Amino acid sequence: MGIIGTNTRVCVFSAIADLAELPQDLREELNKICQLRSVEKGQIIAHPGEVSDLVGFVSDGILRMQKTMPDGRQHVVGLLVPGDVFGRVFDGAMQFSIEAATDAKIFLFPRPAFEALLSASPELDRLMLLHFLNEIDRTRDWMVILSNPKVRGRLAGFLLMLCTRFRNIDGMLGSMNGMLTISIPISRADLAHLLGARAESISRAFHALADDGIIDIIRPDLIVLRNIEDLADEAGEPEMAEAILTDEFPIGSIGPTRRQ
Amino acid sequence: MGIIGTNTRVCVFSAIADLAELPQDLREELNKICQLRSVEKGQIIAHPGEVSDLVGFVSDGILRMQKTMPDGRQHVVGLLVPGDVFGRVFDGAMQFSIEAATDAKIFLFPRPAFEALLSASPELDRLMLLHFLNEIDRTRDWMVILSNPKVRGRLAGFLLMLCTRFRNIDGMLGSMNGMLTISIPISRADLAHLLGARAESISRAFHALADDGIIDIIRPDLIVLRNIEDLADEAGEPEMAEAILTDEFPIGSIGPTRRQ
DNA sequence: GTAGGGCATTGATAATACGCAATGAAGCAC
DNA sequence: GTGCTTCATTGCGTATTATCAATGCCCTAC
Repeated sequence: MGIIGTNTRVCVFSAIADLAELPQDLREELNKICQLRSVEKGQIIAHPGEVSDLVGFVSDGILRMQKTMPDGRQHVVGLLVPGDVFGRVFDGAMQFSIEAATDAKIFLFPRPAFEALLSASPELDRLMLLHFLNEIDRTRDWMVILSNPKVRGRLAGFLLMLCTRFRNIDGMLGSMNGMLTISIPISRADLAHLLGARAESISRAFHALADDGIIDIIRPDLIVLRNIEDLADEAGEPEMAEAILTDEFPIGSIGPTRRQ
Repeated sequence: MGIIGTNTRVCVFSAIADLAELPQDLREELNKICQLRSVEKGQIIAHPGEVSDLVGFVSDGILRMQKTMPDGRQHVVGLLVPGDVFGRVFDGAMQFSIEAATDAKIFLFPRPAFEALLSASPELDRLMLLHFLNEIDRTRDWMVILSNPKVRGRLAGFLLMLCTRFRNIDGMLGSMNGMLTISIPISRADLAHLLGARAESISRAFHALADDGIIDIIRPDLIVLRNIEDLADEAGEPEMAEAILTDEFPIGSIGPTRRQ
């Protein structure tokens, strides 16, 4: 952990695409007050209920947000990918804890300084507003996935959502024989909590999809999507297939780009 | 539908508590550009995909956000209660359609004028930012409820969430023999979609809770909460009971206020 | 009034998922 | 290497839910 020098500026703004649109002087200001911190997989970044003094941007890796239940269980409620923001601005305590799902790098801004910048800069303020609006839509998409009555369907929706979330994120998507591969950054047990099921049911659902030729399971945390359209049908959202197939995904870099 | 006069100002700002904190001149400006519109139950207020020219605040009644699936089914993804905002500011199309779940009154702001005000007023901008942050947390709470593996548990969580959402909202909460009553603003079929189940399962879950003495079903859309702590246990979130029992709810106005 | 439509409920059966226990596989300490 | 821990998987009996069909209820139109 330490104050980053000006030479790391490129790193900040390549990770957080939106910030690159800000005027030069504002980016300088952001650079001056931010810290880069490396966290290891499993490390807790923020505790629930604590009034955090930091606002964070994910630079590399995946973080998970989770709710700690009274009985101590951890309940994953979302994933943070590079470019995402966490921490509250202007008001109270975090409702959820944040933990590194993989080794990760995060940029931390002291809250008072960040808030001062936010107040001084309409551009940054606007960026934050839009970011949070998008976050709301994403969370509602989550709800649609979660409200699928069948575990298989929820899992299919989850895999498709990971595709869109992981686009352009290093190391999470890949290709194999022209097909998309995807890293699953959380355990079966956590995935089960997230999808309202049990770990065993998740495991069975994975293998059921594999038996039907829709996916291949290379490792528990590495999945090949053999048939994205069928996967979208399983999820009950045929339109999700198009969104993925018509966009630039890593499969385009090896196999032919599919634009059917 | 029409431009509201200055004499309706009180109405605007009593419905939208947060706005009351804004400086006087800004409230005047908001008043000048807003329209009050009454909508009947079932009326569609916003269509998905359309670039809406309006930003809306709910004044009275309940709206529902829903996603229209390719096969035409409607999928409820959330409820809007008085004080809530809908419509996008500064960017693209709505992802969801909005429909009146009950007869309702809404304030509409032409988007350009609202955005201009937003740009001109840090206070309003700040208010929006905080509102959307709260909205994100609420949606995540939804996710926690939805990830309960049992229909009974999800239904219990839903009822408790309605309690907190409907607090101080006219006509949605009531009391009966010192116990809290709650209006269910959506049909069993919609509730089923929302909770990832079928209408029959929802119906059975309601009656199972009733058989156990946890709720009473006065009408399909009017439920008495006989035992909030048991309900919270069913939901898997014992802490939700305290949040309700220690707050000022209508039960306090007739029966004894419970602060155990 | 009666007929019709929409919604909620109930019953019976099949499909699905849970819950527990056991096994297997991978990583780490020593 | 062995032992240990953690996680994923599999088997199996049970519990829950989906699914289909039928019934009842309320409201509205006529």
